[in-house]
Amino acid sequence: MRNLRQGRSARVTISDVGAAAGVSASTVSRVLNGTAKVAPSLAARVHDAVRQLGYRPNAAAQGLARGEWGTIGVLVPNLANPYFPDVLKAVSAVARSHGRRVMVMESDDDPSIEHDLVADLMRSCDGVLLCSSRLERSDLVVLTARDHPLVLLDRIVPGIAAPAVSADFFGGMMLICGHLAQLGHRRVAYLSGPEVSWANAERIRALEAAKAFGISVTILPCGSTSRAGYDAAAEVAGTGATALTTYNDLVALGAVTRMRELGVRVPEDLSVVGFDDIALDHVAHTSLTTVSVPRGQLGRQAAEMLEALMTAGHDGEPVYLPMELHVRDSTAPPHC
Amino acid sequence: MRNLRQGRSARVTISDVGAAAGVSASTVSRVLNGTAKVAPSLAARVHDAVRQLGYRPNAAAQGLARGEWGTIGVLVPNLANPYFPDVLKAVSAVARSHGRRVMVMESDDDPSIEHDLVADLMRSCDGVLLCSSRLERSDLVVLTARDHPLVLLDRIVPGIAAPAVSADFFGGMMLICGHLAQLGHRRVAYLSGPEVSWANAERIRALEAAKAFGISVTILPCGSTSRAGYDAAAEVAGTGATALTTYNDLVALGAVTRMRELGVRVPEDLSVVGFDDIALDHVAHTSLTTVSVPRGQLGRQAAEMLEALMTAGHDGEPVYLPMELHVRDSTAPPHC
DNA sequence: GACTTGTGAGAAAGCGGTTTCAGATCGATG
DNA sequence: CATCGATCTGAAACCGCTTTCTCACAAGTC
Repeated sequence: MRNLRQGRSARVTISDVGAAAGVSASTVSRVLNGTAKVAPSLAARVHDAVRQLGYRPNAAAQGLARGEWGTIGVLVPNLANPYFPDVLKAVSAVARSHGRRVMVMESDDDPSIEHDLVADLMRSCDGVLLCSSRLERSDLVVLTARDHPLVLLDRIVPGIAAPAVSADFFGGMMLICGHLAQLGHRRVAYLSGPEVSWANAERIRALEAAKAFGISVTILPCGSTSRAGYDAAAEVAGTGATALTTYNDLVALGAVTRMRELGVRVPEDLSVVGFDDIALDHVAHTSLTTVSVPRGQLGRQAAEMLEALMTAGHDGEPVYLPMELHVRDSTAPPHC
Repeated sequence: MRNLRQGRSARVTISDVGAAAGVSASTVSRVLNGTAKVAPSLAARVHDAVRQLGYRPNAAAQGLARGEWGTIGVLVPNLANPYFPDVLKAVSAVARSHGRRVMVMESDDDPSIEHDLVADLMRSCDGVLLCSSRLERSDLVVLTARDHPLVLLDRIVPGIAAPAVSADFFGGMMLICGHLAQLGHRRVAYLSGPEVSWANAERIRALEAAKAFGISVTILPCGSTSRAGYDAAAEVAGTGATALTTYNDLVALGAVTRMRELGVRVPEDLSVVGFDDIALDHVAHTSLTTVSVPRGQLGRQAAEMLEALMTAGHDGEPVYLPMELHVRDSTAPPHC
């Protein structure tokens, strides 16, 4: 009943090609994969047959026989954040250059399904790249214990046997604090990202270290979207802060919007700093002071690490990519 | 040499589970899939063994045996356009509800690799969803001839044997023209999207039909990104247009940015209209007049069409989803 | 001319599951 | 008590491809 869509019956297999070309299936395989020398005349016959029959190898069968899928999987929390497309493009490029496809999955910011998604990816990919995941450490331990090639991107977990590449969030936030301190800010608020996020914890760690600059910080729960920034911004007034730092640019932009509505001028009344430097070229209302990491390089490096892990089992130290400060129009010395 | 990563050797198979539970592999399969009644005691033993050994079925083997992958593939031109994440979320939700994973691929706006990407997806997915593709018609004919379940999203091609769902771009642009005409605009410029894009052609078709409203249109080549809009916007002045329509919101926002820099006020000196209503909540500098289609519904409907196609082979008429006009702050009557 | 070598191609054995088919067990029935 | 039927389980075939193993044949040596 199922598969009546002629599907199975009409599907042309490698034996069909062999029959048509008057050779065995093995020979067809050899020709197609170039794994052994075959007489040029046979090869030509095979290629003709392939063309005529429109043969396309079955990926599952190949995967099964070869023991690999030719695919890497990437899990991202949210495709709507412009951060990830940039990373993905780089990852895809690397993967393609190694003859692999990329399978992208999104958890829609829901850590509770991430475990399953990763498990799924592991079942059908040669390796997986986990982006900025909010998975609990315990889940991560379980997953890495499967000893399936896995690379963490933008998350570094001590004691986890998986290579990792990350932007140096701590360093990035330190740059921001240094900038603010230099401008003369003393009281700073932080619109915090997702609670369980390591990336967020790193930022907070830096904010605490920034006490050395004479800065005191108030942390306000927020989130990772512009909507969250917009909503949480109203709380900032109560803190007496002269500068606002945020989990990312989206949050910052949302906050600026709200501030405007509240009659708070940026940067005159309040300096606002973003994070990530997502390219909203010519779209965003504000030219944000922010920090950036080369996302292309980040993705590329992670993908290459994964590739190395899959082929050689090489497994190096976590890599931190330095962030860079971009001073633009949303920060200024505190007035009064 | 390869696979020394204990990989193959250590991988636990269904027979291992059977051995551990003291039953045959067939029984394990039946227990796991619930395809037949098995004695509860055996079932329990099997489940225990699965847990203890950490067994996970091999996706390729299942795919091969069952004749299906449990996966649908989606090709989008560019993940950086916020339009697609919205669609993807809906598609994922539908797919998950049918027990399928979603594999996303991006062509990075390069039509020349789309053919290969689709072919790849077909080899490893039960069905594929082609979003707003710029594939040439001839490529599309070849691909659909493979009679592999395929649904077109945001592209309708007469004579192609593939179901399709699309926003009614023609109708959307008509709404825009009606709005502009009503405001009193007579000369309109259009920042055109990708040349080969059907979606773009539909918009242009509507612009031409809008002559009936007494509107004359100048078409300027542009593209689909804010950067393109920014770059092309300078040309608008030469056309004498009092209103500017665009391929999408990103282009429109880019154009507005440029206009500001050129000292052209929006909407006083020039009305600008977007397309798509992408949710850049609290981020964009301008509240654009634009048209929208419910992207969630679009994705959902396409995914369900694909599902129907895969299971039943049902194959209906192309579906057009109506667009809606949102009049906001970027349009006004022409002055002078 | 018999004996290695070397080369190219076919047969067959997996890869790890699912599913058909046939057999075993057991209770119920005439 | 023998038979029938219903239920559950295992053996084996199969999904489509890769790869090893084996063999046939041709060329090269003494």
